[in-house]
Amino acid sequence: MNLFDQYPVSLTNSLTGNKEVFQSLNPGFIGMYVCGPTVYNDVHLGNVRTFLTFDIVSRYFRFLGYKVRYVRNITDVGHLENDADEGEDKIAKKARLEQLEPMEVVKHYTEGFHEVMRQFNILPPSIEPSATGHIVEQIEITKRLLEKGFAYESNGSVYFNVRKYNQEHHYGILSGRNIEELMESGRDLDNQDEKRERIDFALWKKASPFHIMRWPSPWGDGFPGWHIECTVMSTKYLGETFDIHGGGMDLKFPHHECEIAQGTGATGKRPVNYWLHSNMLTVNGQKMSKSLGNSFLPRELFSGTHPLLEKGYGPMAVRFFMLQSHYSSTLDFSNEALQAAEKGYKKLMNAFNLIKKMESVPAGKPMSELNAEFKRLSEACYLTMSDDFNTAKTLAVLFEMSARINDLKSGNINLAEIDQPVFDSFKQTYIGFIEQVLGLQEEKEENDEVLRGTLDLLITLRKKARTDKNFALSDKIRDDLKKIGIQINDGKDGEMTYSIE
RNA sequence: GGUUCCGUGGCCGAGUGGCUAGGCUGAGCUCUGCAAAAGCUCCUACAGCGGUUCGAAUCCGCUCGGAACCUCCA
Repeated sequence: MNLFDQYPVSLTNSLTGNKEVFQSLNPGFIGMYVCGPTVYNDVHLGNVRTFLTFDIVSRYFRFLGYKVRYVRNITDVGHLENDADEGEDKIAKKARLEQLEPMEVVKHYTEGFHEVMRQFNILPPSIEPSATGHIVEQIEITKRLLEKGFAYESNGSVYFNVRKYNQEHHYGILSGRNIEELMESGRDLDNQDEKRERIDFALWKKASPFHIMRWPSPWGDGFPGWHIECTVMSTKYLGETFDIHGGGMDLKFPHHECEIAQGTGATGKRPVNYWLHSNMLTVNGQKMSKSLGNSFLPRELFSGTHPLLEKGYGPMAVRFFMLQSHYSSTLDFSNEALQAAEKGYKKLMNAFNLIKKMESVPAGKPMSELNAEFKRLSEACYLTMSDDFNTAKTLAVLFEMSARINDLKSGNINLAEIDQPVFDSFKQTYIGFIEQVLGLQEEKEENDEVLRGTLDLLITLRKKARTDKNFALSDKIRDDLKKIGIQINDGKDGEMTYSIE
């Protein structure tokens, strides 16, 4: 039996607002699309949270045995400074300010984005298409929407006709918005405007003579609108209807609403079965965002140079911190919370290292109670993750498991009291969930041969001192090492381990 | 104003009708030459008011407070 049949996943579908049991379109396969970054700027921690959320989603689905095609785009054209289809293109603006070719800007920030993803151990998607690589397709779908009457041309630009669309379909289905109110709100259109309604949005924008990012089209030189790229790239690689579409909560309206309208308008089919939205990272209760100026850059976090931080934190401690809350809740970012997370993370990894070295032994006298507990814990990992990817609950289970691992280590319980298959599955589950599902790994420690050799020598000396009952010397070695951030721990049989701060 | 959501113990943060979340902090105990680590125990909460129910942090209503979206942001 497949793991995904054994532990069916339920998830909160933003389209219905309900938690639903997930069922893939093609048994055993999942198509997932996530809105990637607009590469005109450095990614901050808020962005990281979203990509982490969907990293977990894809990791867990794969862990359960699904074959996942995960598409995450790079927006490198068409994202204007505001959504009234006015203002400069973000990439073009940055290029102008920096006196660079737009594609230089794109390249630079794409590289930076990838670097950050690697640091946080966020796996790359299966396909990472870019908007500029799909201009032809975007023109094609725009033509199709024109043919179907869901779009109109105006002065070299093409706009989506929301009013017309809403006569046959439901615009606002995702965000719960009322189209009448949407049409009334906002300022009135003046004669200069190309759009018929405020809520109509651009599929294609005419390029001014000075606009450097431009492509020929049936309507003259121009560039694509922001929303259309996602419709094109998702359907091209995943089909006209696919399983999961994800993104940050702030993209729900208008971006995802427009995607639904475009896809439905073009194909007559509903483009996505399950919409998943991750919530915001906040600082003092307020959304972390570039425009509010409260955003943290990953490098400021690692180095601890941000004014709000007392010290630096490793990417894995931060990853752990984010996993302690559910993706659908806001998560507040603070120095204290990070410190607590760092300690918890270390505790979990300590047990991780211990169990990796443990081997099951034939059960001498199986204790049914212990067996039952070990079984229950292993199974609980799957149940909590299958419950809407509840990483917080899963971590709670893993902490319980780590307590049992420490019990085994310290001899509070005996390995021989647990049936071999039960322990093997326990071990496999603990390691699998930490490493593969949650993507936690050891922080890269200085793997300095010289340092390790020196420490081994000091440990040998300290062991000698202890057997000689020269406690003054053994304490000095330990205390002095502690001062420079190295903790010596004495084990049961005189063996010693160390950890570096 | 409209749409959506939240308010949990010293802090962070799960939990959506009955059963211990968990992490961090603090106190104590065990282990230890002494520490550290680890294990155990304790400090035990659901913004306020009313209602439904045998029973509510969990459902409903109101009040207060906060947030996101409706303008660019994951």
